[in-house]
Amino acid sequence: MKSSDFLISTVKEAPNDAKIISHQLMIRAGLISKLASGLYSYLPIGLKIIQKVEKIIREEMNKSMALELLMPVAQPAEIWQESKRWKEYGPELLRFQDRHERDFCMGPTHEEVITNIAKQYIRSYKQLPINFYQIQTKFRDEIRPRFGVMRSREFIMKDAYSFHIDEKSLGEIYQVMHQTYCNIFDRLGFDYRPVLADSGAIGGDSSHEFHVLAESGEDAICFSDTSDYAANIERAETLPQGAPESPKEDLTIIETPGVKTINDVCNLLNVKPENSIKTLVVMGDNDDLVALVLRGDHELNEAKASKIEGIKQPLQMAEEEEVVKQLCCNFGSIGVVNLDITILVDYAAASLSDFVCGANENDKHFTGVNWKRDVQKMTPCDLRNIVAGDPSPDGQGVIEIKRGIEVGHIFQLGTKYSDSMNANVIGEDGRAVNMNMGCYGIGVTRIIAACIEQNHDERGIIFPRAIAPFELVIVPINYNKSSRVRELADQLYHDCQQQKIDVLLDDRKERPGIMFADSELLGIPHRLVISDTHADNGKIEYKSRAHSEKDEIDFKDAVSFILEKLA
RNA sequence: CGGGGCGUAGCGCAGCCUGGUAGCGCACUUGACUGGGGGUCAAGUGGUCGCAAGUUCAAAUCUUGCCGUCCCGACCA
Repeated sequence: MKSSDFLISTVKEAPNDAKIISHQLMIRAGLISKLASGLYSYLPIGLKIIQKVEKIIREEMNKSMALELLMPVAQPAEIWQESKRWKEYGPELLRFQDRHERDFCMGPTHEEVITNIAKQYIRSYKQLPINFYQIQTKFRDEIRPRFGVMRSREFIMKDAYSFHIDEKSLGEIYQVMHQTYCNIFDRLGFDYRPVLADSGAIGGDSSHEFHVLAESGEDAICFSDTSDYAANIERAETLPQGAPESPKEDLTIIETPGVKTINDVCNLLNVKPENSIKTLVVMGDNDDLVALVLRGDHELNEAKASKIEGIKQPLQMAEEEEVVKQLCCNFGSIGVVNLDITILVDYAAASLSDFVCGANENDKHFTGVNWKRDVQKMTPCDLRNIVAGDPSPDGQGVIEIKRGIEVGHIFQLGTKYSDSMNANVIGEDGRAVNMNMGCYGIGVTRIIAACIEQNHDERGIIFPRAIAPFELVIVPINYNKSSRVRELADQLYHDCQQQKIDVLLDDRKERPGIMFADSELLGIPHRLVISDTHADNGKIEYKSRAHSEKDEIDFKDAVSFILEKLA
């Protein structure tokens, strides 16, 4: 490709609304163009990158024996009503009507459509297992699109859905997909981790997320420093801690006027938050109140809380009015002494002694509180987010926390959709069985942003060869004036094309500085520079995007030199 | 959904407080010089100042409403 035949749409300044580096660089390098909040066009150079990502995904998926198909973006309400998700999915599902006033939605995912297909065409256990995939545009009406294509409303996803006669077969394909995903992310050159994940609203038992490690990641992931345990923070369990020490202090009530937050209390009483507790009140199954007790410095994990028996789902914090009515004090003064509702205590809080808590009376707190002596009825459980320094849930080592960008997610769905949509096959024994399902997603467009987050410097993107928009750029100095340079550049360009190198010849009438800056902003891995000086001595200059030093090589060896670099 | 910011040329911004000819830098066009790191000079093109209503002789500027967009928050009692 010659620059003059292409669109090199680089700009010096990124728009003000691009806050993270990948978003800024994608705009500056001219990969994407924003149309509206969360909606981006992919310019020719951006599309080239997408196509390279898709190629890797296709090759690895095909290797795993998955079958590619393509399903519609617009989906009729009926199948969503059948799976019950027309009601469950909420406002992220973009709904609209056609001219006949029939309800439709833009597909945020395709479980319903694929189950509908499987129902029609898979009738016997002999056809199983089978795994379908597509690379398709999805639409999720995100509450807050941000960070460019990292969290956009319209995006491209590779999604796969497998069907099985039983859980064992599902488990096998799940492992195959796990490996396939590792292969894909290896080829993309990512620093990534598969982590145990919460299976969330889609349901199901086993689930892994694949995270690219990056400071700007929206998810927190925890690792053991000794074993290979890794989990999303939503999902990581915390372990029971030692029994509390025996009481040393007496239960004492203290005036704390106007003090509401844990920080206020601790400052006033000169106590560390680690030695205080906070009491959150949520709604129980029967609209009763349930107290959730955490150490002052810990955070509630809502996913964990909502799974506990007796707690209303989804988790709902109590209204302050209701608390005042039933407990006779405001939020900030709730405590565990003489609290006559169900009390669930996080393991860490349960191992405290002589701690501080609210007195269930406005503007008063207790000090020297102790379980057993002062609080008789309570149940210890796992309620909080794990924090750095906690023991690893697998019993080996200590937890560290890093941030990650979720680029892949694999689920075992079980029979959730085949039950509700009645997708069954005739088994070996002649009886109908609802199929087990797995689903496996990769965010194609998010991969590009994640890649840039992980591979950039002050000059721009440093694409790995696998998805770089071009493998090589030829920068001729004075292409339009020096016939020698032009001839050499054209010859080199031609030879590279012969060798199937994805090469860009920068034949624009630009000054060298601009051509260098653009090639670096775009992140093209290899660069050859031709000038009159080189023409005189039969040399050419090579520079790798990833390294700062330049090499002089013989012009006649240039193509084989590049081929070697690309090998 | 709550709070806040912003909306003026393709991009980045000034002008608004104190109403009176719409500006700067980058980019773009033409020409000259230049030619190994976003070069110089000259001459240009490009704007219903987000939309609507109001106040006024006069509104980018003041008022109201709406729209868009971004940030923070939506357990931390």
